[in-house]
Amino acid sequence: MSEISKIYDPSLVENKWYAHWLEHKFFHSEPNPDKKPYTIVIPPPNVTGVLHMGHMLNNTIQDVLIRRKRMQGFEACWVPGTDHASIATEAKVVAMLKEKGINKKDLSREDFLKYAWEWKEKYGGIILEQLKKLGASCDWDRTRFTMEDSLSEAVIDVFIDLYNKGLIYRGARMVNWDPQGLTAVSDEEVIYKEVNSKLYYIKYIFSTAEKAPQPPKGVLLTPELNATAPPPSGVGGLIIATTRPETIMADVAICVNPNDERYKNFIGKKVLIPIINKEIPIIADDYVDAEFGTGCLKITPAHDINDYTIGLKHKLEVIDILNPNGTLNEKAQIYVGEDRFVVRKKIAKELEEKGYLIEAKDMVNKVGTSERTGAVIEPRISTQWFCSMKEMAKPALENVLNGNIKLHPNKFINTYKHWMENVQDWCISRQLWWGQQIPAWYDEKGNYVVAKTKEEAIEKLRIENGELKMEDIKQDEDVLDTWFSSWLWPISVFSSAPQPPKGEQSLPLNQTEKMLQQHPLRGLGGWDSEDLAYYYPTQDLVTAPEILFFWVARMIMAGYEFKGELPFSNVYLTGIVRDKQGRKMSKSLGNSPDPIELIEKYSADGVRVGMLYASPAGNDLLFDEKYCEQGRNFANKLWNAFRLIKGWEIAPLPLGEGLGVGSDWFQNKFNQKLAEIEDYYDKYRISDALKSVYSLVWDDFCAWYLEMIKPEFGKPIDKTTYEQTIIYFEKILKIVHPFMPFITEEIWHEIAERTEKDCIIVSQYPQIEPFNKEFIDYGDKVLEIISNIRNFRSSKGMSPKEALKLVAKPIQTDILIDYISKFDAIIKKLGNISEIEIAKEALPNSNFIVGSLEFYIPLAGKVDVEKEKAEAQKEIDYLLGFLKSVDAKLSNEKFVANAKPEVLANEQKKKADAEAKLASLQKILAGLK
RNA sequence: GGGAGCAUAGCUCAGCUGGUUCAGAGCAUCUGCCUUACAAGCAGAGGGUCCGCGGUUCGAACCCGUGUGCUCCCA
Repeated sequence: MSEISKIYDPSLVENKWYAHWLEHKFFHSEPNPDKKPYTIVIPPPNVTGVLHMGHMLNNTIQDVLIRRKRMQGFEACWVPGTDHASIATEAKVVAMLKEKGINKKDLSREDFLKYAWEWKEKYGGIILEQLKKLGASCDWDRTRFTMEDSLSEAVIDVFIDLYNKGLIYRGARMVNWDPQGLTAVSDEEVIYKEVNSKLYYIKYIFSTAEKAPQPPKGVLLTPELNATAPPPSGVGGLIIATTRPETIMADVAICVNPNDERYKNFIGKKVLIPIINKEIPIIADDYVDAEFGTGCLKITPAHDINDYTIGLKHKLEVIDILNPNGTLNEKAQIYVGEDRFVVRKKIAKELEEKGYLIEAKDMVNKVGTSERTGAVIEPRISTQWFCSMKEMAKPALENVLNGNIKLHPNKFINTYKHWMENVQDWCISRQLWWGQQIPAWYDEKGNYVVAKTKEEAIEKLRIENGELKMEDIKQDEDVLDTWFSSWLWPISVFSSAPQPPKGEQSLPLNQTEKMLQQHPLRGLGGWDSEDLAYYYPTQDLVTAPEILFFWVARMIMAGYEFKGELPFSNVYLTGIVRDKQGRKMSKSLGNSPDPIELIEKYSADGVRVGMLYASPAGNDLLFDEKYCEQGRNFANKLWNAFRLIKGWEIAPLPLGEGLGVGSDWFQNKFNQKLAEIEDYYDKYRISDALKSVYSLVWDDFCAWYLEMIKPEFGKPIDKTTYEQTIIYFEKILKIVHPFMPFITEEIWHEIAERTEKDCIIVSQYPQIEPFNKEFIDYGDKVLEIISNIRNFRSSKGMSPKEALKLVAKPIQTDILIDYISKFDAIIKKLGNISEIEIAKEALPNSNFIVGSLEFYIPLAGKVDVEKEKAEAQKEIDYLLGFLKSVDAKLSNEKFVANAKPEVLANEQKKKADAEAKLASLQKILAGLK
């Protein structure tokens, strides 16, 4: 035995088995009509990403699910891959070029993409390599990337299809503009932050063309509204409150609430914008909150989403005074070319100097910032492509509400429903180069068509203009939102379009064009591959609640829109990994451990167990390295069970006396626990399943079963018990395997002679067999007796080596007495009991009670009478109190009338048991005098 | 401002349809053990106003109302 280390060393094991699994293609899946498919598509991590704790959790769960199903005989397929992450990747490439002294502006699109592909080949997908360290059993042969040819083709086809259906349109819309990234970002990519700012009160004087109007009689304006303050001296005006004085040049109206008595008489009159003296009307709209600020709202449609809406309603002009980079343009007339925040300070000063600024109050408001660049978002009117969501949202909502697609935990249905009922159209264009270029083509006049190729486009455009030449048309500069690729993921990863040969992905060609050269027009019909037919719909999706709408909802929409079917049946939403203090783990806080270092320290098995142990279903996970330590310890426990069993010498002995009952007990216990574990899996309570596995291994198998059957040191074990133990141990290893793939594979090969292909990863998962609940329950009571014996010894300060005699006496009829004789040898062995006597007479004393039996351990002399009396009295007091509460129930007419019969019967039994125990204890107490 | 969720042991959480001697698990803490598989271990122990208040009920950790505190989503 001594040649096996006392401490399990994962470093020698993990890489070895991962390579072995790969070599034998155990992760690889092909459509197999004899098996049911079980499919998971990975939430594609960003190509620029590195593994963080969230990925660890998420991918551990996926691996647990896929490994179990593989062992259960499903054709298990876990498809890995990455997405191209337009904004993040382009930002990285731009930064990389900058370091080389290259400015993106100086590059052609083609050259830029060449650099981008080079970057992707070199650095992209590190995360997939890291997943291998975790033990992820992905089918790496199926690794996909959202910008590879066939997936890009799917994106373009879908765009064209939706355009033809009228679900994609081009429109001027208010978008969230990132002035640093120079792109529009979606609502979900805007993070609102509280900032300290100022609310500026600015006076707009009445136009000279107007006679200053007066409020109705009896209505008093606030003093400052009396507009007497010079300069411009003596001129009346209205005072507005704004946080953005730099946008006043873009104002097109002043708006008041029509019910606001103070301003009723002003509606329809005109005022002048300070400094530039432009005349604008005073209009009325319910939107205005009379309580906020002064009750007068300046309307700046180009720079505020609400103002934009009001502008549309009142058919007001839109004046955009900002350049894409956030500086003022010539429409502003003043401060042209200066940044908006610089202008804010300068204009406030100028307004003050000229007497227009009445007051500047400090306030806290929320400002949108870009998730990607951190820049303050500018609401901006721009021409973008939109995807209409309302129709697609209908089946996506319906099929979640009716349970065709289940969310785990289902509390997320509320959020989902809320989103889907208030769904907004999706802005799908991004002002970037890295991504699928929008297949829209423009002639010189700005007419456009949507077409898959330039040739097709020119044909369409020539219907209007027969003279058009190839060089006269231009493709839309923008690319599609990355989610517009990801939403097709469960479909597109199974498309049959050929993948480019390895190493060719870095071709410097425009990807869309290159793709089109290679493939004939295939349309959506390209999605009829054998793989797609077999694997789609997939079964389970595991992802973070943060992208429930971004990604999950859209995949569901795409599933119904393009396949007429759901993309997956279950969505498991993991918690967010936080640190001990509950803060979300992030790079900027530096509170996240390096997952790879954790794996090196605690083993992949240990970290996997640690992550799952700490992650209750649907709750966030407060990560602590302690959990990984617990996982590592668990691996060591399993290892030592292996050492023990491996070390036994087998002899052709008869079955150990009475020990067969231990085997029966474990057999039953195992099946009961397995049923519990499987039930947890069915409910997607993975953490609870692990906890049951943990206690099955540690408590039931190691602490009880192995101790029951363990031969005395140096003695051999009988063959039957040994063989049975190996069967149990192998079953246990299989159940542990999804959680701890490496150590279980290692022991699997060490515990018995096996061929290279006979691996636990492809072994058959245990089936639940019937179990005898009575046997388990009474067996557990026997274990309770043993615990009581140990406790007795411990409380008396006696050594476990000192053998004791045990006397049992039934208080009432209890079949536990039969189990005591069945487990006789086990009680003697684990309790170190020399003799068990069933007393007929009343006991001289009682040391503990289990079930309806009382137990006495006679000690030669040395009984602390006072202590025994106190203990007996304590027990009597408790029973009296207990009896009182039971009697209260039973003497309550309403209880007797209303309670279910089994509840009533139970109460009566409780009463009878308690009374008998009480009588016995009182007798003992009397005897102690 | 609108919506959702949570509150149980020092920590993280179970606790199903209200009723089992029902207040539980793991970790942490404490006590005793280097007992030949495992000190990364073994044998034990202590620890709770089930957030407060009110109600429904024969009976409430569980159902209803309300207050407080925290979290998330939307505006």
